[in-house]
Amino acid sequence: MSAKNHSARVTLSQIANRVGLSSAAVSMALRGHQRISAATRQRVLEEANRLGYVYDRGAAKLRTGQSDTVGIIISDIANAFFGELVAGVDQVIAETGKISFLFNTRDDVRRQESLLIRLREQGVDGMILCPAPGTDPALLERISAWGIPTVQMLRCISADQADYVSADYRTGVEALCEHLLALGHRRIAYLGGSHDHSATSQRLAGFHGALQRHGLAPAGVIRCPATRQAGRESIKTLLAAPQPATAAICYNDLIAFGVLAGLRDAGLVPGQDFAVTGFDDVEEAAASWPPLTTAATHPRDIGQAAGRLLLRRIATPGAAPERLIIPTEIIVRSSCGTKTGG
Amino acid sequence: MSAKNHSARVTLSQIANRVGLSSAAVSMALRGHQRISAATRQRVLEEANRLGYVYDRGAAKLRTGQSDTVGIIISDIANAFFGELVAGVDQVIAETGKISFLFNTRDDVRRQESLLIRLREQGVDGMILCPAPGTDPALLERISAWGIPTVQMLRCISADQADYVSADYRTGVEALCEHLLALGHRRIAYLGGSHDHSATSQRLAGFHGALQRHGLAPAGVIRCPATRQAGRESIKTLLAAPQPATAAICYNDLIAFGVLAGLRDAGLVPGQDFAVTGFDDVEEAAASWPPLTTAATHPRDIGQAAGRLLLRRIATPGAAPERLIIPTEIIVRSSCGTKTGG
DNA sequence: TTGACATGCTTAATCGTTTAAGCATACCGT
DNA sequence: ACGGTATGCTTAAACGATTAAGCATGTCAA
Repeated sequence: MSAKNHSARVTLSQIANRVGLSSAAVSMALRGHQRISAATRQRVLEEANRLGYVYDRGAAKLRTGQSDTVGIIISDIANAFFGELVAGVDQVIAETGKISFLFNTRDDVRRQESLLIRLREQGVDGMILCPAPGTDPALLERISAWGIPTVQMLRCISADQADYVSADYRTGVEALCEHLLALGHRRIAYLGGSHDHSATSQRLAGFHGALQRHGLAPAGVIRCPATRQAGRESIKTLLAAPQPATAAICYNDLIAFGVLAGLRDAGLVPGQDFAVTGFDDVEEAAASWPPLTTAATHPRDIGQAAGRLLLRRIATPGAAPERLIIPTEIIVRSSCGTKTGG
Repeated sequence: MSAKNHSARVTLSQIANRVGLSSAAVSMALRGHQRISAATRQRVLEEANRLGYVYDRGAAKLRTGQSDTVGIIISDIANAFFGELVAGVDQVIAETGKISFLFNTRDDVRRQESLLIRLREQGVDGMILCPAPGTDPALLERISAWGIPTVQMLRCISADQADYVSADYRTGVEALCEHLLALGHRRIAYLGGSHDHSATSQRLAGFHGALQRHGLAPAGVIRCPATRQAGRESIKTLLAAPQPATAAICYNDLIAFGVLAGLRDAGLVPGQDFAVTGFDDVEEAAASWPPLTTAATHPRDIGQAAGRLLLRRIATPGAAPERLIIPTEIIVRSSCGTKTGG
């Protein structure tokens, strides 16, 4: 029987018995069906309260096929950036009475896979996915065959097969590059982002594009994990070159912070002897030493857009995939110093 | 009918029809019941695969009363500390075939309330709760009346009414205090933690306790939000005092980072002119400038402990509440410099 | 030969909610 | 007075999985 907590549950029929109605009428009353009189509804509500009725979403879902539930699968909770992102999604989703379940793949494809399967079994109404690096390119087809509305966020496996929302990484990096060029730098390196996904390749495209327009070659490209520690070490490699760079575009703020530390390790003064840019504009960027010049990727806006796109997709599953690129904004602080002699 | 995705779903009966069995037999076969012959099980598994069967957990939960689902409610996803914490919980929970849903209150009691209600409706098997400040002290009684096994994590409303896992904030702060005292500091201030909850009061208790043992009075106590920015501003207030402190114990690493920046703003050299300690030992603590002396609160261990406690509670709901305090570990770096003349 | 027991299934009920279809009763216009 | 329609419910059948109880067989020992 395993009726442990079963026995405790108050059901529609119990309310129905006490107010002398059918359970169907009670269901309608609670949901505000117009065929139920106001007086009856009132009695039902009171009795429901008295008995401590709790809506059983599982049972409802079994009947209706709707769970009012969406899954958000992100790659790294610990990244402060995702906090705002998720808040944005939540905000939009919650307005519709749905709730969002959050999951963390830690950039592990196997974990991602088991989460996806589990979410399918749970019967979520939709998913927002920030795919882990190494994700099978056929994943979107598989998910689409499952019939679960899905939007890709920040990273994209394929923008032709599902909705996609992201920051404008390419243009952001281009703008940072132009900033460095305007300050007189001619030997600029790119640092970080060891995983291969759209968010990495777009940044690199921006970097190479900007340099090419000025007829310059990169002063080094180092791929490393997106961590402070990796940044701290990578900058040393960069400085050891025969003609070292004078500036570095970093994959994100975290790496840039590491670079700042690494420069100090090497006895250099960041922002004076060497220019550094980040990406994301996390809170710390304003308080670091020196304060970091970076590109703000408005995570809350991205989250909201993803939420709205998902709701639209749930409403009209057949529509053509949409692609939404949220602009970034350059924040100039002092980690690049002021005009130098090149 | 709303049979949108309904029509697509493969059910036990469909498998049963194709292999010439009852749906009951198929259910048993899939679950490995010993009364089903190996040959039959094999046929069932193959047909399930062929049809693309997906287990419907909602339906199963309705029948069994078990959802194999637990909720983790934390106060701030964006805090890097919680990433590890959640990973620890996940690890332990996943081993039992359960899955953990993550939710973020953003320290908002109203949001916490609606999440709790929603989780109850979902029928989770248990919850791990990091209560938002201002939580109604009667909440645990209410949850206990609901019959949902719950463990408190990091913050506790009452350790008598539910399991509780936390870092040893009190002893950690005491040890940091002793460290400063040993370095010769006599005017020590405490900085931060504007919310009132157990994790705040325990730290303050440690601070006051250590000073008292040495016959000293605090050189100031400032309560501010646990952010970099607040730390940066608060240190200025502290320095403006007639006999300013020479060292500050900060609520957490974030505030300490702000303090480092604030000291530089004031033209002081942190670690030399003024000593600073943090709490948590987030990744950044090793890479900040100067590297931060702090107390490591092993978040993964805490998460694992919370997960195990929850599993135990689910297994034996009646047992007496347990309280588990995970020791911290002082990490000495250079933000307190070396022995000064006090 | 018979009773006991194991094996391998089936039958039928159940979890709690929703909803199409049906059924009284009241009311209204003509 | 009578057909038509609105009102306010009830009946009954789902949704998909689980499980106690039952029912044929087959096997084996006494």
